[in-house]
Amino acid sequence: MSAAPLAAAFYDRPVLKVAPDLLGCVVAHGDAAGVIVETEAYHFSEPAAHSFVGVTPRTVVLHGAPGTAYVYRSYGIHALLNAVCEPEGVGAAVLIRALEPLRGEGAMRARRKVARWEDLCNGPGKLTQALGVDLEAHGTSLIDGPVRIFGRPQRWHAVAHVVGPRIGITKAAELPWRFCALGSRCVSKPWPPGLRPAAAARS
DNA sequence: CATGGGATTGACT
DNA sequence: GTCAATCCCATGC
Repeated sequence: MSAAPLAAAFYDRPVLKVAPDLLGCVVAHGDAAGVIVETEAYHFSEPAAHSFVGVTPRTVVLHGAPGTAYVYRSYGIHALLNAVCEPEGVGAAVLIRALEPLRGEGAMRARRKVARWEDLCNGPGKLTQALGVDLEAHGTSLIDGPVRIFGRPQRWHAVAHVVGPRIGITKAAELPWRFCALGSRCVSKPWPPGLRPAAAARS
């Protein structure tokens, strides 16, 4: 499998290209790691993005260097993990919405008390809890910081994906900027049209 | 200084 | 299907 984290040049591209390219890549924090199976793109030009309001103390990281982690708290409870994209100053990011557990499943289960494997990381707030990522990771590098993203392992090399509308937002909800890996049981609901979990898929 | 909203989740009817 | 929990911070007075 790929040994080196994705380089800054990977993130320094249009966010609509980076988001699907991140599917199948590996997020690692401590001893836990998972394969990305769902992402969403956000860009300063549309009102659902936090960077839409411009540079504030809250969003300064979003407008920072590509390859930086943007972590924020949602609804006062959940930490959501994003990867800053495009050249510095633009204000674009990819939200990591779901993972498939790869390593450290025992640590994940210790942090999340759920029975089913596919429930460990099938949501943006769930995967941060499972990996043990919190606001301390905000603003750190995804290349040499505590949270890193690696290239696709062999079995995910040619992962296919489907596109759908983003989830849980009230503005610009119609944009088809959500990307889900085909063949994973760990994509969060609701599944976009055309996606079936692997367990129910026909060969 | 007060207010309100949010890229969610899990528990409950 | 509905609804509350609970933190950060932008905005407005």
